[in-house]
Amino acid sequence: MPQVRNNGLPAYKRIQGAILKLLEAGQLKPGDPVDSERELAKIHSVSLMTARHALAGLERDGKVVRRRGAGTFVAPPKIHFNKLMSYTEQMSGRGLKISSKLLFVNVIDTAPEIAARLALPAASHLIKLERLRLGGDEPFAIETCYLSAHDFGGLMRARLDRMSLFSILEHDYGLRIAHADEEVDATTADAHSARLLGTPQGSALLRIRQQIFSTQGKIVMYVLGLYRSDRHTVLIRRFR
Amino acid sequence: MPQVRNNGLPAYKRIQGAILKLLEAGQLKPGDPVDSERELAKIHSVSLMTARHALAGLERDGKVVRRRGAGTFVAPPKIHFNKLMSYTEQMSGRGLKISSKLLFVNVIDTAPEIAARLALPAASHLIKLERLRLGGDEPFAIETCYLSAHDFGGLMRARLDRMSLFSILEHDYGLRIAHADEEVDATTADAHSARLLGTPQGSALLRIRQQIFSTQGKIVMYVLGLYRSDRHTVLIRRFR
DNA sequence: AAGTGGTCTAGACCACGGC
DNA sequence: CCGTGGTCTAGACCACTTC
Repeated sequence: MPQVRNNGLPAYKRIQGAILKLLEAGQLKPGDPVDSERELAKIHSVSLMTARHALAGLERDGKVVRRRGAGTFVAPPKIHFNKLMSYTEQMSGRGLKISSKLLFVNVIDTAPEIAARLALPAASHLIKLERLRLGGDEPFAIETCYLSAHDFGGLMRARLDRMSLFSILEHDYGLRIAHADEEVDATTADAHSARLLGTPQGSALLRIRQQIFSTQGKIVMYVLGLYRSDRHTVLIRRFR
Repeated sequence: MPQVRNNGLPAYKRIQGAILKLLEAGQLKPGDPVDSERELAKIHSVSLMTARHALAGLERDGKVVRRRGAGTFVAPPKIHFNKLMSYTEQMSGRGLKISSKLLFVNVIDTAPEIAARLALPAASHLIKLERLRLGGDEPFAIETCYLSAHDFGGLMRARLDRMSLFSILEHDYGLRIAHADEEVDATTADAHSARLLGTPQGSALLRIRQQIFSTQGKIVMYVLGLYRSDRHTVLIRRFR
């Protein structure tokens, strides 16, 4: 008998969803065995290959670990290496109370180098958004974001001081963020930065330049961040 | 008819190997179409599912791109993001002539913090290896490596000034390097570093601490690197 | 319309792990 | 030994892209 369209969702995704639901509900903890291929095949009335396909996908995403002869198990808690997170997301999860102070927001049109970073024509109108990031009561970082004013004009009226920029982009503009290419180097604090960050002039700062890409491959934002080195380190996992 | 053991190699790996051979030989360029699933199945006398499995593996590794209704194509030239490379490997590929100057090599046993980074007992004997890295004729970086003296005693007699440390570990000790966890922050040059690197005291340096893991999950080396910020930036790709 | 990848079946044998 | 994942068959229909 040919496959039956239950609801337009492929069977293997349905199976994955069922397992993911158990994971998120905490009913399955790291190390716990997941239903075997044969069990899943019976439970969901699919063939073995389809159940296998479902588990293979979950393994590729690091959700489960499969051990020949033993079974399939919930993967150990994944350390979030090389994960793109907004400042807000990074800090929640730590006990730090985070806040932002809007330093500057306006439209500029004479920043050809920035426009180039966004893959836009040199004279494009850009939203420039400069924020001081604080953790606890101490300043951590200065972040300057640039976006196309044409595409994101409404941003100027958003609750930028209260909402995460990421969530505004994802919810109000319906775009999904895929990845960021970052350039990290070191610099020293000039008088302006030092005053804002409350550090001595000449102290070490991490400088991170980010191009943030949507799932369509478009560069939606360029961010230049200056981070107090005594409060910030970048973690990377590199593979051979 | 049940599967036939051609040589102990699974059929899907044999197919992958055949395609990879064409890629490496340059007979297939980025964008070129690869044999379709059905063609591969015929050519290699396997079922469609097996040919599919082969292509799925190559896609997971980023070697090919599959487009429904269109075909399977050689993936565009991969930019080596988040790839762990030795200094030697990073620089070859750029026109820079690279060299190293051995500053210090000895066994130490009073570096409990370093030993901890290597997951060794506090008083372990460690090989400490300090090198100045040069590109062209200019100093780029100071790299200090630490390894277990017990496991890698023979290193002291190796051609450290001529051979890549990575290749010594991989060839002489037969261990495969899997990944590195890195901590990146910024600091300023003290008198000693400034003199070695030929920069003013107080200039910005990138500091990178690496724990290098073997495929067995053991930490084989800890590296502390200080990089001239005007000559070095770290590139990362982060995913959402 | 022809060809492609995506999904799926209902079985099979093999190699490995734990008991 | 039994159950597990790993590999594989010989087909099928669907959704999509290209022409």
